[in-house]
Amino acid sequence: MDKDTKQRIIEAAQILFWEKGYHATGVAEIQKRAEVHSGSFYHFFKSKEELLEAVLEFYLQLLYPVVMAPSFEKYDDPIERIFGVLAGYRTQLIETNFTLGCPIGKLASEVEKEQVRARQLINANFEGWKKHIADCFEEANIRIGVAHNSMNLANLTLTVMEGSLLQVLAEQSIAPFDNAMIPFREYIEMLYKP
Amino acid sequence: MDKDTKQRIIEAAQILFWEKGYHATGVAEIQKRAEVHSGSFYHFFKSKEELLEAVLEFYLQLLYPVVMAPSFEKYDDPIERIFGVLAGYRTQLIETNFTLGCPIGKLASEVEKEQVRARQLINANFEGWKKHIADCFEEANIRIGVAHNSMNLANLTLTVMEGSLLQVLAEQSIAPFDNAMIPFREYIEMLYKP
DNA sequence: TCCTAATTTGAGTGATCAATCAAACCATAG
DNA sequence: CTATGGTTTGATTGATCACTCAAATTAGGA
Repeated sequence: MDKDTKQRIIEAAQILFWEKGYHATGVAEIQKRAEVHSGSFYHFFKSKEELLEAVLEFYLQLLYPVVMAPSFEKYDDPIERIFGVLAGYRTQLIETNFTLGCPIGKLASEVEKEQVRARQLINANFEGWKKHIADCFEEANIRIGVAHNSMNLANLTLTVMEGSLLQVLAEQSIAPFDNAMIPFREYIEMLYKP
Repeated sequence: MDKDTKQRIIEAAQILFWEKGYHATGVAEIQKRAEVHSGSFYHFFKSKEELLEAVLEFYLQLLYPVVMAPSFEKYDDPIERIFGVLAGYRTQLIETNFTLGCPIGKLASEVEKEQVRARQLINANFEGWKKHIADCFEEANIRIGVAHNSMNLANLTLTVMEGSLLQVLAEQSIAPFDNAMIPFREYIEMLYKP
């Protein structure tokens, strides 16, 4: 067997939740994709919600190596690193013909108040993302010799990214992303390239 | 009867889709809230999806009078009008204890590619929203005597708004909204209050 | 008044939902 | 070898899903 059954289920759910969302994905569909029968599924997860939590924990593991590392290795300049991360989402959208945006954002819009643990994990993902981006702004502060609020800027960066992806997926066009990026980039460069 | 049966169904669906989303809301639940039986429901709407489209058309009607007008009547300054609209969403979040964000954004994240008409209507709502905000930036351009790209700025405004709401609902705290607003407002004031 | 068409009633359709369960299977330890 | 416990099979559960339909009711025009 190439992978643990449990991990196979997690990765099947990961892609299906990403493509179609949590509610629109049936447990039977996950089982089929993971090549697992019902009893085996419920041997590892006591509910669909518990699987969702496992998926979100897995995303937390992937945050740095998959989302951040490619850009951080490519660029040294911290501001370029940030825009490199954003460019990664852009590439993903183009390559999948506007199907795959931010998996965490997708799940965030579907998770209800009562799903406490899932919401905590979504926040942990967002906070982790913002922390890495804030570190970039902080490093840029040091290099340029300024003192902008790195956490607020990281918060704005995530906000712009999530807001853009929402519109891109709705419009099935990259324009909202690019058009939002123009003034956003202008603002950031105004702060860091004086 | 206080209202048309059809309109009663639309308004029941409107609030339920807003609170719980499209997939999480059952047709039976809509019927119950609208005090309508199943046959009556399907007399007016041939499917749940057709109802969704009617709801989105209704939102298009409400866009100016409900979303824009309150702020436009309160303020004369076009930039204040924009932040007044954003403040409206903020108030809504606070008053509903972080349950009701942007109904269009909520639906946008759930509608699939195949639901062509629904997606068109979501885009029409977004485009209408951006047009009103772009008009404000355009008016500000004239008053201040500058020539910033009003459509790109309106696009960024919607982006920041939608991205903020996503985080607010996930975190169940107004902080992401306020923290994103700080640098966003700083940027806009940098452009228009020289 | 009667006719017609729009509307409403409410039981009922099959499909799919998440979840359960006993039995079988298999790997490992003693 | 046997015993044990983790794992898998796959049929099956009741609930809920969106949706249908014939019959009853209502409303409006001739």
